Amino acid sequence: MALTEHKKALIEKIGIFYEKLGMQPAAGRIMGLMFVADRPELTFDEIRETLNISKSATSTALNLLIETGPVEYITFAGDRKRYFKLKTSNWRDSLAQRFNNIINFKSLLIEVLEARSDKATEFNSCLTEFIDFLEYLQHELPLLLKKWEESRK
Amino acid sequence: MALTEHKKALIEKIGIFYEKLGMQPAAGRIMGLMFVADRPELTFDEIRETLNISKSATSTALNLLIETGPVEYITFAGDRKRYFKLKTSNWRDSLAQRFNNIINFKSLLIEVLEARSDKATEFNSCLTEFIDFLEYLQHELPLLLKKWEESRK
DNA sequence: CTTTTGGTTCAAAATATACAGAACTAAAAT
DNA sequence: ATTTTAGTTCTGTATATTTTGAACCAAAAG
Repeated sequence: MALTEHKKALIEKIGIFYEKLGMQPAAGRIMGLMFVADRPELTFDEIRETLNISKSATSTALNLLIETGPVEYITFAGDRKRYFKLKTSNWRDSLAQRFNNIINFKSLLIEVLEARSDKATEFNSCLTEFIDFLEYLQHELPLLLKKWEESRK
Repeated sequence: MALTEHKKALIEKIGIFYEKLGMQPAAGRIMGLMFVADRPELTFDEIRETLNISKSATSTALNLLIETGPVEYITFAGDRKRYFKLKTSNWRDSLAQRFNNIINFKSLLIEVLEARSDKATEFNSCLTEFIDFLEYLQHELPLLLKKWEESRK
């Protein structure tokens, strides 16, 4: 696939973004490619060739992306190839997961608070405050999504 | 420092949480220790001995934690030691930073949208929708914190 | 002025991760 | 029946990360 320099650069930037989320570079670049590719469904070999990665790396990365959620594939009768595509519609879920990662720290903080002596009042009240806000977020974030959905009808 | 098995386990769990955020294991464990330690200020050697890490690893990790924000140290006149402690009060900032990481993806998505042909209508409208919600979040999240602050007065 | 304390810095070892290349497989095409 | 396609899986290697240990340093203590 022919890509402009600009798109290649975007792929790298998106790749780095996903690397920072703990993804391997190749998988991050695949995400990048899927975002910028004009056709939304790409074959194994298109991905491999465009990104210059080996078959094995392509295979491993695609399967990882499928397992962890952001990618799926579709097939067509009489065509053995898989057509890989972003589950773009999935952004609600992936966002929710990222927020949950943040909010889940709450349970560790609660364990901490239970395990701590209550000598360090200042510290403990800071902890309580933090836990409290995470609790609030846990409740309010889903409402925020609903409010947004409402607002755009 | 003598720690119960339970606290040791908590340190590891907190360590893993921070590892997932891209921190090195030793630094993550230091965070864990600082959360569970009864005394909120710990010396270099207390940290080193309790966690069984080398001086160099301790030094590097502590400096990293200081640079990136979550830790600070205080000193006392006539005492050469530094007393390292969590900037617990800092949770607002660190939360804000984590939310910004999520929201900043918006700028990449905007670049993507500009670079894309408008053939893939479905895909593009999904992108637009996502960008839109990130925009909404960017505006609403700070308000959520304010609302929470109000509610607890 | 020598030793101790509270670290820092550097080189090297240990470990973990990511990737390539080759061998393999099952289904389809020739 | 052989070849091609569309991958998968299994080493091995390259690379990056993390940690240690040892040397070093400046300030304070003896």
